[in-house]
Amino acid sequence: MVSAGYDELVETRELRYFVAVAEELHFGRAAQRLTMAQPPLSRAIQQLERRLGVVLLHRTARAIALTDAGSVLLREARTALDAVEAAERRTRRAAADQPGVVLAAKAGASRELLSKLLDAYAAEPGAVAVEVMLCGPGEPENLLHKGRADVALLHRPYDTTAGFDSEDLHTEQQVAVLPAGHPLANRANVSLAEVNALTDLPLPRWPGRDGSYPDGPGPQVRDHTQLFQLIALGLACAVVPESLRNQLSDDHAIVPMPDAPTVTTVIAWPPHSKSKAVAKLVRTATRL
Amino acid sequence: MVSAGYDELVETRELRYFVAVAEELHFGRAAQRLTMAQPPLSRAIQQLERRLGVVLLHRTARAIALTDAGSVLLREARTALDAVEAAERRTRRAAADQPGVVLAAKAGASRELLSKLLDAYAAEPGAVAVEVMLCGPGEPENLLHKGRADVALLHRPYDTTAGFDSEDLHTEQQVAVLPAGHPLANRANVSLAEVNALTDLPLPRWPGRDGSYPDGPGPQVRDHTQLFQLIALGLACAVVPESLRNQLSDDHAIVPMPDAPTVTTVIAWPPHSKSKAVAKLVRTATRL
DNA sequence: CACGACCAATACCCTCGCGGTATCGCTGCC
DNA sequence: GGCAGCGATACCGCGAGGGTATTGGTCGTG
Repeated sequence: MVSAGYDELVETRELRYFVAVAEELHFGRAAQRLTMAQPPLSRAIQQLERRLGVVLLHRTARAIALTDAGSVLLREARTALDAVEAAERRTRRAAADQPGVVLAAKAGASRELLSKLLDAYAAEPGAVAVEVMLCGPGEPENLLHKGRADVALLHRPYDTTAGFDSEDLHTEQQVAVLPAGHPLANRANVSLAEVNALTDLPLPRWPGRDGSYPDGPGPQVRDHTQLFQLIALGLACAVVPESLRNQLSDDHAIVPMPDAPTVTTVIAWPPHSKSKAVAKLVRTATRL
Repeated sequence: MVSAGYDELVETRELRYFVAVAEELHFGRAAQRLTMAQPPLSRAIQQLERRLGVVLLHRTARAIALTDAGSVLLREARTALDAVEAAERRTRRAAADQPGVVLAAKAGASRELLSKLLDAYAAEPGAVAVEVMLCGPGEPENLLHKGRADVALLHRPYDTTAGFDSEDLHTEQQVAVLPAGHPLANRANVSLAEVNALTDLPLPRWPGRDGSYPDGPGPQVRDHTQLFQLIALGLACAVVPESLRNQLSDDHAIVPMPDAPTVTTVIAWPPHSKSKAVAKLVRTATRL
């Protein structure tokens, strides 16, 4: 006999509807996002609750809120929908006649390592085309989950490798980046506490997974180019891996930070990947 | 703005249908398994292929076979369906008024560690009920993937922790288990090669993930009780972690195997688990 | 306190997607 | 050449799922 049957599972449509409602917390807006009318959406959610035998939303006629079970479903439904999307994408890519590999990496990070990796891999016998997908912070995990990428370069502890297979490639110290001429610029080293205490030079705010920025005093940044420009203008400071130093200019000063957590560059891929090309890329990376 | 929309995703129904066909390689039998007629199933698969723009099956009017893209989809669809099933189960369990934790472990393995863990956890303040789910080899990963369990005890390298978060708990040597009185029984130690060479005492065959047994000379076994009985009867030998020695009787002989791979017991849980109870259980386990 | 704005739920209708039965067409095998 | 096996096609009927109109309940507000 073969593997156990999947009977009477929830449909992806229902999960999509629920995610929309749970994110908007508003049937009308959710329906708009789904390009449908509000009543059928209300009914679909009710039906989902009936089928699961679980109350997912607290309705107060004025607003709705997630129940505990509802927030569990929100999280689980997102990963399930990601898995479905990944199945679709990977199948399409497997059928393409030119089976390249998509590598996701944050724009600006690990630039040198990335170029060395690409060169080394290209020199391997039987190497296939590698499409590099540069993206914002927090993105690569998502791309991997959704099957838009086959491998990714991540940076612990900034990124999370949970749910992937991975190999550590490189570990490095972090340094403070300050405007040239700043009082601290000539110090042999600074501590985390000192940098946090610089109210005149706030740390920047990076977008979260959902694209929104946390509250705080610092400027909003999307990538390191922006960040370094703001620092050069004397509007911010930052704590970054030291390998970024070759992207800096004379307007910047660098100070080692012995007590900042080290950053590890890892190469990660979805578990159970059977791609020979990914395996070879990983092997090449670990040998650098 | 919130996370990107999931537009026009494949429905779980279509994935279920495809998995059935891909596993049976026969539309008639697959339809039977799905309790439906064959024609709508054929059409559904055609429609899936059209929507994906990918040929999934080679049809030769006499038999069908998976294309490369088809086998990719088979693998990906299984994990996607597992994720959907997990979403459903975890949501239901989150809504239950008595939120226990389900711990999966292979029957007979790590018996002592398991009982110590349960005792230690039960003594913790705020401990919830732990339901232990004893299962066959290869099962625990599946139970975690499908949301039937919240944590599991696994044994590398027999089990794979790919796709989970995990903590190592204990590493041990393996030993050969032979019938008492066997020529090798009094040796100080034996090698893997020697055990493999015992044609009169074959190694047993364990069921694979799909429940079928590989070909070979050895007897088919489902658990360690069966196995040890067969060994006592002089019908087999085995290589097992040494912590199983207290489940043996006078009819068995144990010989250390220095060159067999060590076995590591790990506690594993689905990534991004937010269960406080699981976290506490893991913490308790690592402190044993 | 009454009126209006807002929002989810209900009522009702209609379309088309999905499943069922009957049949065809192809292929390999006695 | 005839038959058996299997997937594809043709056609039909039903009901799930979506649309419009409306209700009902709950806040703000003058």
